[in-house]
Formats: sequence, C-alpha cells, structure tokens
Amino acid sequence: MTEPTGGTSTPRVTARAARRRAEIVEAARQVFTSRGFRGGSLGEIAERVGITHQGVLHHFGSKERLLVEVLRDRDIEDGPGSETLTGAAFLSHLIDTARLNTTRSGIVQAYTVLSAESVTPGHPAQGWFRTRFADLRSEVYQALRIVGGIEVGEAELERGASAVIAVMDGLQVQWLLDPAAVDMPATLRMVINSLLAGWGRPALPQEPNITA
Amino acid sequence: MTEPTGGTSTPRVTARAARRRAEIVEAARQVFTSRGFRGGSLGEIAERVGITHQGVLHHFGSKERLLVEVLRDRDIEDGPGSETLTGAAFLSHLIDTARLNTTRSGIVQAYTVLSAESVTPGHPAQGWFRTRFADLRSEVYQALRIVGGIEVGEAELERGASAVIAVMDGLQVQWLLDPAAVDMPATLRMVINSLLAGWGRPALPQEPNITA
DNA sequence: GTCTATAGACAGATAGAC
DNA sequence: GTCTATCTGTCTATAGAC
Repeated sequence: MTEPTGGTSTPRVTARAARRRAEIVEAARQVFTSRGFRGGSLGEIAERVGITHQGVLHHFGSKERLLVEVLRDRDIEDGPGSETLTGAAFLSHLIDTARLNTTRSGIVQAYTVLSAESVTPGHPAQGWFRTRFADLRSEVYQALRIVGGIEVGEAELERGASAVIAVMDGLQVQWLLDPAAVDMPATLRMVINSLLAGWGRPALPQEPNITA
Repeated sequence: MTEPTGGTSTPRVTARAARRRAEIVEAARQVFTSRGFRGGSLGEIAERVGITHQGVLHHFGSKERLLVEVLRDRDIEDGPGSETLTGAAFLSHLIDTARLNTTRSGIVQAYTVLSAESVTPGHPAQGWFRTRFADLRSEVYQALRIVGGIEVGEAELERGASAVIAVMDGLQVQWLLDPAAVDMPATLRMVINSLLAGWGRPALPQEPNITA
C-alpha cells in the first residue's frame, strides 16, 4: 500500500479524491432527481458537498460528464443479484424491485425524470437509456421465453418484454404523483400473470419471495 | 359582428389577439416538447412566432401560465370523440390513439417530457397531471368493468386501469428512443386482451376500426 | 400590441493563485 | 484540491415609448 515514490503519497490523495467524487455523484443524483439534468445546477450540487461549483468541475470537467457518472453509479447499485437470475426467478425479481421501489422514491424520481428527459434532441443520456432499454427488453424476453415455452411466438415475446418494462415505468409516474392510487408490485404481477395465462402458462406464485 | 362603440373595433383586435395567442401556444408546445418546461425559454418561443419574448409575456403574463394554456390546448385537441365511448369501444379507441401516436412524435414527446417533469417538487403542472391520471384511471376502470363484467373484483379493475395507462406511457418512452424496437398499438392490444382473458372475458377483435 | 431598454439573477466554464 | 476572480451567455420580468 505504501508508495515507493517520494513526496506527497499519491495513493492517499487518490483515495481522498475518490471519496470526494463519490460525495459529488451522490449530491448530483439528488439534484438531478429534483430538478432534472437541465434544471439542476452545479452550484446546488457543490453546495451539498460543501465546496464551490468550480470544485465540482475540477473533478468531472463538465456537467455532462457528471451525469454519466451518476447513471453509471445507478447501474452498479442495481446490478448485483439480477444478472444470474433466469426465467420465473427473474420475473419475480422484477416484482420485488417494484416493491422495493415503493420505499425509495428518490431513485424512482431520478430514473423517471432522466429517462423522459433523455428523449429530447441532443440529450447526453440518450444513448445510455437506449442501450439500457434494449438490454432490459432482451433480459425480459429471455425470461418470458423460458417461462412461456418455445411455442410462444417471437412477436408475442418481444411485445411482452416491451409491455412489462413499460408497465414498470408508467406505474412509477402515476405512483410518484399519487402514491395511494397505485399498487406497483401487485399491478405488475397481474400484468405478468395475465400475459403468461394468455399464452396458456401457469402464473407466478402469489408471493414469490416474501410473506407479507 | 360590427361594433356599435366607436374608435378601433374591440372585437377585431380581440380576434387578432386570440390568433396570436394560438400561435404562441403552438410554438410553446414545440419548445416545451424539445426542452421541457424548465429547459425551454420564452425567447425561443417568441422567435418562432416572430416577436420578442416580452411580447409573449404581454399575452400570458408568465411562463407558468403559458404552460397551463399549452396543457389545456392538448386536452381540447384530444377530447372530441372519446368522451362518449364506453366499454370495448373506449378500449379500442385507446389502441387507435396508440396507433395515431406513431404518426405524431411531437405530441408524444411533449406529453412524455412534461408528465415526467411534473413529478418533481414544485412543478406547476403537477396538479394538472395528477387530475388527468385520476380521470383517465376512472375512465379505463369503467370500460374494463363493462367489458369484464360485474364479477371482476374492484382491485383487479383498479390495477387493470393503472396498468393500461402505464403501458401506454411507458411504451412511448421506449418508442421515442427506438421507434423500430416497439410496436405500440399491438403491444397495448396484447396487454388489454391478456387482462380480459385472465378475467375469463372475450378479447377485443383483432382490428377494431381500421383494416391495415 | 409590440417594441427598446434595462434590471437582476444565475448558468457553465476558464485562468490562475495558493 | 480548492479557492477567487472573471468571462460570456442566458434567463424571467418590469417600465415605458410608440
């Protein structure tokens, strides 16, 4: 861990910088969540960390590059656990995620605001979301194919994948505006089960992973 | 039509003003579509109409009030025809709307960006979208109740209403980012039919109103 | 009804001191 | 690594001439 090179130890300051960067990314996530990317300011982000906006730019170079870090950060946060799941387990994991999301409106709001904002011309996160949706559709497609069986048509599976993701995203907007009016996990489960039932397949169990 | 009062005729200038206002609202819709409400500027709106941003403020007083007019305008545009439809006809109308939407990405983008932006704290369109979603859920609920029959539980109908609207909105985001990857009307129809089938009800006809 | 002029605030980004 | 200072641009809004 110690550095052979003299002077101020490079690894220590690098570690400090990494911590600072993490602080800034977290603050940026909060600000972009509340105000969107275009509406949020570096000044507000810097204020939460306790530095000036020039300090933020020192670490990330531009507001746009900071957004990319925020999105990458979310990927890492959500990643572990879902990659190895397949078939019904993966679909159940989606419902679990919908349930978990009811306890973290901040993340839901960030995702909702940024994904919608990304459809506008020239938005820096456009490619990121396009890729993310394509990957998601592919994952859900595979899960539906495994559960639905090989005799289910390719078109139905593709539409089913789009629909499952669309329900999750669309419910989030309604839920953020009126939490009492929408039951995200129950509604998602009903849609998935209806799709499977329409294909002549058994539905997911009522409560796959938890008891409540 | 002629005015008994002397001087410059009040109705003529009012008619001119109304036309100007309509021009401004249309320009505002385009700008808010591309940049969102917070990202769009009065200057860009004014430029499209060929006046200065102060001229815009003369007609509407503030940027916020202009947004309200844009939203009201969209309501009128979409309104005619759908209010009188019930049951299966209403559900078919939703699918027709999804098909129509593939030919007007501008309106779809405006709705997508503004509805998502509205979930952020203090957004001026928040109440408008909350009411709109509540009304929509109620309409879809009634249609599902009629088609599904009285023996379908209230909770299922409520979740079904949320799900149908969520699919429409969620598909729009995916479609705007990657039009070739999503078939909005076909996917919506599949979801509605799956829900009805899950409740033991006959599905909607394959092509309710058009032949292609 | 639209303009010019101007206010007053805030944006992102750069340069250079320490 | 963070600061001060500054640049350059943009924003909403008001006041008042025409």
